[in-house]
Amino acid sequence: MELFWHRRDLRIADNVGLAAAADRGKAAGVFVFDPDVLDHASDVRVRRLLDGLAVLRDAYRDRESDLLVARGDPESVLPSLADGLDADRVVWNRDYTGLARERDAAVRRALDSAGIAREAHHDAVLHEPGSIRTNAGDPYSVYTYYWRKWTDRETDPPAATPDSADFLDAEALRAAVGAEDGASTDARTDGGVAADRVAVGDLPAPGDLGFSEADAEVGLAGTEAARDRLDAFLSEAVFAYGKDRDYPSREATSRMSAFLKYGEIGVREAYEATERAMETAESSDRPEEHVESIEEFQQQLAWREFYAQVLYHNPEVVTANYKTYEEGIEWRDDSEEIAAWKRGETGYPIVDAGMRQLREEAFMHNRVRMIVASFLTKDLLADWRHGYEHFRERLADHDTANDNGGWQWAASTGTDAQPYFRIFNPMTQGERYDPEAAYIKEYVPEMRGLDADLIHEWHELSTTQRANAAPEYPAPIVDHSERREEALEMYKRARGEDPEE
DNA sequence: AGGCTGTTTCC
DNA sequence: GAAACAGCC
Repeated sequence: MELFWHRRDLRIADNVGLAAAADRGKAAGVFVFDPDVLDHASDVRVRRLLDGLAVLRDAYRDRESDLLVARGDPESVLPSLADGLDADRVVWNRDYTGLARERDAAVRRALDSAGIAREAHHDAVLHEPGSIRTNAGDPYSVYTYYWRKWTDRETDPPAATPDSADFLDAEALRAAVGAEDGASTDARTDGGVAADRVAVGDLPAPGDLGFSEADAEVGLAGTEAARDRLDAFLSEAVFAYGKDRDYPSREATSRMSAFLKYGEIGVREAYEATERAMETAESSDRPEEHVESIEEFQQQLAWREFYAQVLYHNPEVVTANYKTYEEGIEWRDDSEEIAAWKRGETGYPIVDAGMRQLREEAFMHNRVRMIVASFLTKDLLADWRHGYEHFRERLADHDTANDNGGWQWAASTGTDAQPYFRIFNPMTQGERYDPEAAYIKEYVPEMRGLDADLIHEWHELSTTQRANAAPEYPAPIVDHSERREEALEMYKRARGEDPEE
């Protein structure tokens, strides 16, 4: 039999490694709660992970098998589990972040010295890091060129979905790992998975892992929810995606990010669905912009893979600037301003709406992510790492490569051919992308009774006007045009130029 | 995946 | 006087 190690691929369908394992013999699936990974987790992401694992576990149960749940260092858990199961091989799908690669190297060494075969598969992206390069053989650092090659390339079809016959049944799993029969999963109160044993289908509660219950709604988890969401999106909303995606109140985006982050849907399956939608649009009387709209959505999948390969080739950017400045950037890093940003109390309505959406829903619309990131780095002149850390804490869909790429882009330290243009005007952005202030009013209740015009002019109202309009909502904590000038000077100094010139 | 400023154009 | 545009950072 073969032991398949689930990591960021909480699904049975379109799972390349699992399909390969099941193709050769009976497979068993395991998830390992790794203390080194949990060190970087948060309440909302543990909640979201456990939700995804519960659905995965049920998918195994539907196939008369179950999900093995272990806790400990994978390099010690996996060899002993593989030995206990008498597994022929341990199989997994590659993960491209630096931490994951170090962990996987340690697991490879441990399995090799235990004499257990292992196999890693290309699954998480359509086009693996390293496979798309410039004609000179270098990795791409400019998205537009990367996209051209990405979209021209042939893609693999979805991997086969194993069925009951492909899995070791639940009884055999219990016998092999010595778990007591009928171990209950949901009503368990005795501390969850013990460190010294492997449970069969028995998932811990957040408290068992050292986390608190999430204070945000994390959204639905699992393959079926992902497919429902994608089908609904591709059947109608995607045709307006190009036109509407930047307007946060229109809910025009796919909301697939968390499903993709946890691998509850395979990227081949998702991409194939977009290709089918494209064919349908072309063969019906859809206008040209509807077809182009689908391609714009495909571009989002390409951005995900672009940043995955940036991180793969530059693992140090998790903590270091991608673009180095001669003199280094002297961030202002005012802790009270950063705290106001996190609370959603900056006095810039679109910024505060986004930060409050993040707190309530563990999600933020992507246009607003860019606005709040520009505000933190260019208006508060705070180091992007403060923002990245906060997103990592609060976003259910947090993905190291995507979030790091996005933050460094916003901070002018990332992969951007024109980094010095990226200072957003938070009022202009609010006016342009939330003209009716519908998004703002949804998340900033203090402003619900106000005219949109008044909301977009908040920064230039008098104290009296503000007190009359929305007494509970703060005045702007900084002056955008002053801070804009300061930001330009800060970057000039960082480049070693005289800010007076 | 922009914004600012000065200038021209259009009511 | 607003809106569109160009040039520039």
